[in-house]
Amino acid sequence: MNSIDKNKNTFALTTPLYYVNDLPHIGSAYTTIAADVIARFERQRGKSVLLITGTDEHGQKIERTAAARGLEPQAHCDEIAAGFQTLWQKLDIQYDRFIRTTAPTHEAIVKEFFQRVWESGDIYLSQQKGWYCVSCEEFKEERELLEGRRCSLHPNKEVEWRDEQNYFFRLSKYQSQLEELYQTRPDFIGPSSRRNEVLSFVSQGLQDFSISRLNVEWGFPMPIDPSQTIYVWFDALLGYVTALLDPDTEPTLENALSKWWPINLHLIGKDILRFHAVYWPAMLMSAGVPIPDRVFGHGFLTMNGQKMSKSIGNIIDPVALVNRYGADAVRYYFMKEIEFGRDGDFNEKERFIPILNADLANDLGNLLNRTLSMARRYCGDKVPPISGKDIPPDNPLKAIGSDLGSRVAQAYENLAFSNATEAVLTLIRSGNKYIDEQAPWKLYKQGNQQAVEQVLYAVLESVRLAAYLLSPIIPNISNDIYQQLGFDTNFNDKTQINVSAAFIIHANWGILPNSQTLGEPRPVFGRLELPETGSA
RNA sequence: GGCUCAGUAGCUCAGUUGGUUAGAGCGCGGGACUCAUAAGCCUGAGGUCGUUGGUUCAAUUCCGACCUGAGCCA
Repeated sequence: MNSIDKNKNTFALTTPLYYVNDLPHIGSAYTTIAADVIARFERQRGKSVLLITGTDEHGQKIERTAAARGLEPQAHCDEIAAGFQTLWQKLDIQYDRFIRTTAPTHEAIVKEFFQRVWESGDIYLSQQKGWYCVSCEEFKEERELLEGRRCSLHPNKEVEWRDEQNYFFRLSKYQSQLEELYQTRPDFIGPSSRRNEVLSFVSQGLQDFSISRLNVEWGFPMPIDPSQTIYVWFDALLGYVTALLDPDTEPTLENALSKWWPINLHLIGKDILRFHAVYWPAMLMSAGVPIPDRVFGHGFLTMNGQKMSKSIGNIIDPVALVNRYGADAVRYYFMKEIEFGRDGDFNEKERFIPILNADLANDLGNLLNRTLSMARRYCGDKVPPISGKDIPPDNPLKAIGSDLGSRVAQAYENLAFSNATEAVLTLIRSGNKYIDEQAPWKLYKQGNQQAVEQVLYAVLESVRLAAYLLSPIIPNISNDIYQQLGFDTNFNDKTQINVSAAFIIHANWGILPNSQTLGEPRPVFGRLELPETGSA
């Protein structure tokens, strides 16, 4: 992070701008959940956060998909973009900007950026011949095609022969500058296995790539040659810049880059790493714009160990999943059970339901429930009249809780969501163990009121801290827990959360105020049952 | 073919500079308790740490070869 100003109080991050050829799939949801978790975490720490998501809407593939549906391209895009927004709402994604590359402001940004690259002398006209996969929107080498001239990524579509004059971007010119970037900023690409791949790719020598297309109507015309349209990727990447414009400001690069640039984190799937880690920085270098801090390519999801594909018919519909289990359950599973950066599996019966029941219902939810019941029965309506300072440092929960906040923060910073979750679970599990060891129900019968209060306070406070540290992942459950502990905090209030529950206070163990009135014990996460039908 | 990553208990994974009986969660067997969402706690079984050479007093941990799986090579 050498060149990164750690004191900067803003944090801008992006999901990919999702291609609107189809409704959102589970992979898009996965990326977006992770981005939202980071955004929520940074907001709690008091940063000004801008979470950018949106849709990439141009290109021949969209043109054809719309035509096949008998729709105008824009009508098709409107419908799919709305589908993304609906899903993000269901998943409690708090994005700040939803940029659509068909926005009028975007065209102005793309033109101005193009102009800069043009003036750098990095655009030239040349002949392009080869097999083109419309689904990838890319030229393919003969040797990478399957039998019958089919793209390996889209085996049911034949590639098309193209022989046309296109404008090219001088990527080759930036080879050494890119290599220097990777050297001086080792964290620019993550995880490190992906970084290695990029390094090896770049070291083989970079070739210029075409940034215009002939005979594609659905795109921005080339400023210097309106007979061609701008290549969809060139256009799409710049969506990250357009998204930075405040509403009602003049769409200029200067305005767009003034507050939030450079982006702190581009979160993407591993499939589009090359565009973000190679093409994108080169384009920015050409235009004289600083490079973002970090690009992280996470892994793919499999379904019961198998690659998901439409032809196999094992696609997870994210909307159906959230409708059935709720946002927190889905968010928790993906963040806890899948190591971010690596591929991970979704198995509803063997992992999804058992893990959620064990962690959220049995361990966390039940711990609150049993402790709250005792507290109300043995100590009245209020938090036991103890303060965190009264509890000795060798109390097992205090010992774990005292540096948990900083450890979890470190994990979130490293995008190690499963580590963050695991660390919090250690406290929760210790809470259950501690209760059984101390047996406050016995202490109460023995009339040892002081011990009862101390035990219950320590456990309630541990549940609170767990809820706080997990709130970026499970905001609704955390809300319920906080409410039952007598707070009126709302973890979904993104403008207030850094004030109402500031990290520097709430991430510590021992801050539960004993003046607070406890709420009714109600399960915060009901045990899940496997649906009767339709599960695999 | 070149390169990257992974291969540790039935399953998902920890194991940060090589060092006593290799860990966790889930699942499975047994037990004690009763505050609780039939949850929680204790306890047991279960691993030649992919295979094979080598370095070392000592390797899951370092080096080589090989096998298996995933991925990158425009």
